[in-house]
Amino acid sequence: MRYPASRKQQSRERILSAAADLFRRHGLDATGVDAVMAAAGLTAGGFYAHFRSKDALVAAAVATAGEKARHRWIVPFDALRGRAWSRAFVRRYLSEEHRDDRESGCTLPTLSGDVARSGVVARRHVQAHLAGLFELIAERCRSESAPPREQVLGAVALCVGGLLLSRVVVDQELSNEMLRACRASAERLLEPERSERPRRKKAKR
Amino acid sequence: MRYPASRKQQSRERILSAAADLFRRHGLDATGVDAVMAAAGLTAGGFYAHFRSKDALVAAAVATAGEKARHRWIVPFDALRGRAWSRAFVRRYLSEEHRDDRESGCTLPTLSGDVARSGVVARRHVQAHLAGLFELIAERCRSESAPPREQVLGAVALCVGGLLLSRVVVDQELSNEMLRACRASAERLLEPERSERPRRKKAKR
DNA sequence: TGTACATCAGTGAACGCGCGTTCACTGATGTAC
DNA sequence: TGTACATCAGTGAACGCGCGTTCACTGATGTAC
Repeated sequence: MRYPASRKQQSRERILSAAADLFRRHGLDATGVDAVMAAAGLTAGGFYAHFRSKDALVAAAVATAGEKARHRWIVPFDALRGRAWSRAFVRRYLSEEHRDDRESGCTLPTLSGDVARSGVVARRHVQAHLAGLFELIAERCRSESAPPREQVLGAVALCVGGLLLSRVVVDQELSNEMLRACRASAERLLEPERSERPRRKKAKR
Repeated sequence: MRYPASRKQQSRERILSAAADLFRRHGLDATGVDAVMAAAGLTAGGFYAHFRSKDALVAAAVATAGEKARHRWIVPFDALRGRAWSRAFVRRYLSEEHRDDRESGCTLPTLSGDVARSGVVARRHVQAHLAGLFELIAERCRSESAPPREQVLGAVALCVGGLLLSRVVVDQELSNEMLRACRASAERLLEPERSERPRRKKAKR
């Protein structure tokens, strides 16, 4: 090719990254093309050299944000398995830090409501991301025994719902209690059957 | 008073009801004052005789929708208690009908994302609704024994997250599987400790 | 009972604004000879 | 090596549109005498 592909590509990545941040912070509808391009250091007019429409940007941004999430929530615990993995994951995902960090956090609690109402392309991306997540979590939780798939799906719904609701609640104390309760409940779903393993003593807190 | 209070009051209620429907269907940002007023059989200009701003409408609509939800999800099962209650509630809330009926369904999965980003008044209404829900569920689930509060909070997060995610997913079969899995997981959280009661045989399906 | 006036819910046109999108243009970077 | 031309990422002004909000007005319903 006669032009370094990297330059336009770099712009595209800056746009996508800015879009993912702003979408999570303000929602899909409240984030304009102008704002995204400005955050990427460009002007609005150039946008359509990169994406056919705002809808196309939404789909692409949701997809890349999902990709990045993998590196934030999954990779750090690559060495763990079984109960150690589920504890580490749940404690990180349902943490107060994650709740307070909307714009670089997981897209599922922030954008699922918007995505459910938007185009089928974006929904398919999220679906693929979710399906992968289910299998990955099931695999990571397996050690001597494993939680049934239905409890893995339940735990994911619980994590997403818990973070979402903890962000709606104004009262800090109730919000923290909800996170704590969701961590305990999610661990309960992800841990193998009680009857198959000796009862553990209650965790340290 | 010199004017029948009911006339303006009736208009106000029509506006609130129309707003709650449209907000759930299209989201907070994508629903205009014009559309709400038209759905209530009025013109846009009259809106400000009822509400000071769109934000005020959002707060009021969220509050009334929460009130109505009580009559839809709670009242029908008033006669039940314990495990019978939790089964009935979970099966109704996490049903395919509810998933496919965004505009008159529960506001928590549809609007929490938007509300989390909006004014503190609306957030406080949702918080009050949630807090009441936690106590009510705990009370209804109590029979011989009761689930600990943390599992009640977990179950609510699970129900909300499950419905939300089941609406994002495009593939009908996966969506149904998620609902099924969430029903089972939610029941597991709401049912009293296994060790304290004899094991039941698996439910009929 | 009838007439004059007051009240007020709702109308409809207008406002300034920001949106998504288009397009003629610029200017830096590459190729041709 | 130097000049003429081609490519193309990005600019910036403009567009039509729908938004939230304002406001002078209408017309039906009530009260005063």
